[in-house]
Amino acid sequence: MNIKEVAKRAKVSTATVSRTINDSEKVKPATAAKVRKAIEELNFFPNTHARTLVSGRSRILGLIISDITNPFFPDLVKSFEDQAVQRGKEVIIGNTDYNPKRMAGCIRRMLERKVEGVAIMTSEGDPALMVELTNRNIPTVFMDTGKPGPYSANIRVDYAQGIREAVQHLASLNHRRIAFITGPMNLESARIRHDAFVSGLKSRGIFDPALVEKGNHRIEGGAMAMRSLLKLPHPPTAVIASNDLTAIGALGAIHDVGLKVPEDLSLIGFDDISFAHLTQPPLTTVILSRTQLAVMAFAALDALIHKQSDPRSDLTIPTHLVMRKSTRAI
Amino acid sequence: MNIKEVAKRAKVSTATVSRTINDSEKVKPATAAKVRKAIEELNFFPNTHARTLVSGRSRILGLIISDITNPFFPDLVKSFEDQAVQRGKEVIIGNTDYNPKRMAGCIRRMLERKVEGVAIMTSEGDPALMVELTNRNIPTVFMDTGKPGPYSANIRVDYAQGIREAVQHLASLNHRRIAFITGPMNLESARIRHDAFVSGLKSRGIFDPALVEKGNHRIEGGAMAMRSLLKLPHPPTAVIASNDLTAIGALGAIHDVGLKVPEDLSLIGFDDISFAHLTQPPLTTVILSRTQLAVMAFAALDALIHKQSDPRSDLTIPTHLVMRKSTRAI
DNA sequence: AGCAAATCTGTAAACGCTTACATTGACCCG
DNA sequence: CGGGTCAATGTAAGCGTTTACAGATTTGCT
Repeated sequence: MNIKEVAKRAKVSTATVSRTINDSEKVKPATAAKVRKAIEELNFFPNTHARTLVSGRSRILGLIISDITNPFFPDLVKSFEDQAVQRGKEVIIGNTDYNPKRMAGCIRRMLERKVEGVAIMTSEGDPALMVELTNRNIPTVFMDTGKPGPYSANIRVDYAQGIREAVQHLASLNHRRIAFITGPMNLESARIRHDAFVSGLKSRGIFDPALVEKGNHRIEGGAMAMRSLLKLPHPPTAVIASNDLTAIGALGAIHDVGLKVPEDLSLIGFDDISFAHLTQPPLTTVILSRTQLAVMAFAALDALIHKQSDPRSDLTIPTHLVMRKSTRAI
Repeated sequence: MNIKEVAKRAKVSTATVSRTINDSEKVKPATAAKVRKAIEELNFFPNTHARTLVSGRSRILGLIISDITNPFFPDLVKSFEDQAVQRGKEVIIGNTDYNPKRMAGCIRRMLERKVEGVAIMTSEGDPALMVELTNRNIPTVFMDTGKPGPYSANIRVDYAQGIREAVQHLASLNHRRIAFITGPMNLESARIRHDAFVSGLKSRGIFDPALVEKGNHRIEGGAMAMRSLLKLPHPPTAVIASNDLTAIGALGAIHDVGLKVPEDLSLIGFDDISFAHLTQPPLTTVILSRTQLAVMAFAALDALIHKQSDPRSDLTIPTHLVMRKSTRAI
């Protein structure tokens, strides 16, 4: 089943069939109708590989993430795919598993499939590997780790804003001993959150370095850090965690010693992963909208692909505190 | 950059380059080395679209799921993709959003991209839509909803086993008033769980129809059903939920009335989604291994594609109880 | 050495589309 | 009514591979 058979049945040339499929405006409506009827009757689907080969446009986008099982990503993937499918594009997904070797594999796959552009939504991107992409002038969109250029855009996440709001919220609840559990400090995005926390407390004159504990953006890290915090001679009355998993770990540790949130301790997370409102109590956290991120990444990529990139456009994703039940005044 | 340039640089014909790329055994090692060197130097990647066009093998598989943001699916997707990438295949994912129209769109996309096979891992599959696939003899693997055939395999999930183990566990803990919160009863898989529950209790002579409450496999449904159960003149001492989200909803409702799990009420979920061990207390539930499911689905699909389908092979995924902290003897 | 068989390599025709260019015919106007 | 314009359609050349088939080279044997 191919375009030739359609052409034969509609009694036109293959060129006309092709033009009809591509909604070319230079096909007479009557002819187009004939062609469409034939397509319908034969149940014909154009072969995208042939289309790609000759036209040079694959209608495929790459999306590289760390790990689809990390609850941060499914929303992002879904929104990105929705956008793409609406525009008749396909998405191929690469999981790096935080592993540069796999990242290289992902990029290779994207290159072989001739993607029109790639969105790299991992925060641990290795610049050395991106060279393959930029060398070939393949449009790329990064999250936090890129530099804008003719074939590249960077989306900044305003982590600091969410942290400022969290600090403000706790301060207004009369908390003075506020702790922070960090993420892996080699991550730019984790450092920004940490720094925003420190400067927020310092500006209020209530910063105590003993109340900053290292985590790893995972549950165990949060639990471990929280245990240290609880053992302090002068423990905190509130804790901000660098992400939600960390907060969930902390929550477990707090429960384990028989304390309650928010009665004994206030707790704030970051990211608003889907489980965040399922904890007991529902977690007050900072929303980082993955939908918004996906929409913006897609739009930026699309603009880059069609060379309509507008360098003036502001590519910043805001973050905001969302209050649930894990904080309380003292 | 194409095979011709590689051929020129290696001073061989394009056929030899092609054979080298495809690891044909009829190319002299010395020649192959020359070619590989040229490929390396030119940083050449074969164009998969051209390969697909001429060879007829796209090396693409389709994976249709309900919704990647449903916590059941990310593990499944990841394992499936891992398998595929290891074998040099690409995966394109379709989210149906439980919507037949979108399902049709997914299938169309798969057809256009000339997938070699499709794994349909939604339990709400619409047989009418599968015709497009089966008509074209495209191998398909289903979960629960398919019929085995020359181009089709079906993977059965043994839901009943997990439910039996859950009932057995509660019975051995001396529970006699055991409730069940169902899923949407139009889903075959939900009915199987329900039926296994009923027959388990009946065989022990402790079945009470008043203790079966309708849910919808979502959190609110679980919460609502649990509230009804708690209002009963003679409430249950244990509850089995048709899936984990239902159990999480129930857990919230139990907490809301000031009761505690497992002290006042034992609770068991189903699926073992990643959040299940993060609840307070960690949820005793039934594991349905998505990894195993993905591996089996991929293997079945691969066998179908290479016509090595072995009709004797048993395509059943077991389910088993995993005990955590949400059950206790009375 | 000479020849058949076996092994390796090259030539060129597809694969199913898109698109530049050519052709056709309808229409308009001096 | 001849010729120019324009719209609609057709012709055919590719896109980058794979793979029959043919041709070349090596090997094994007598």
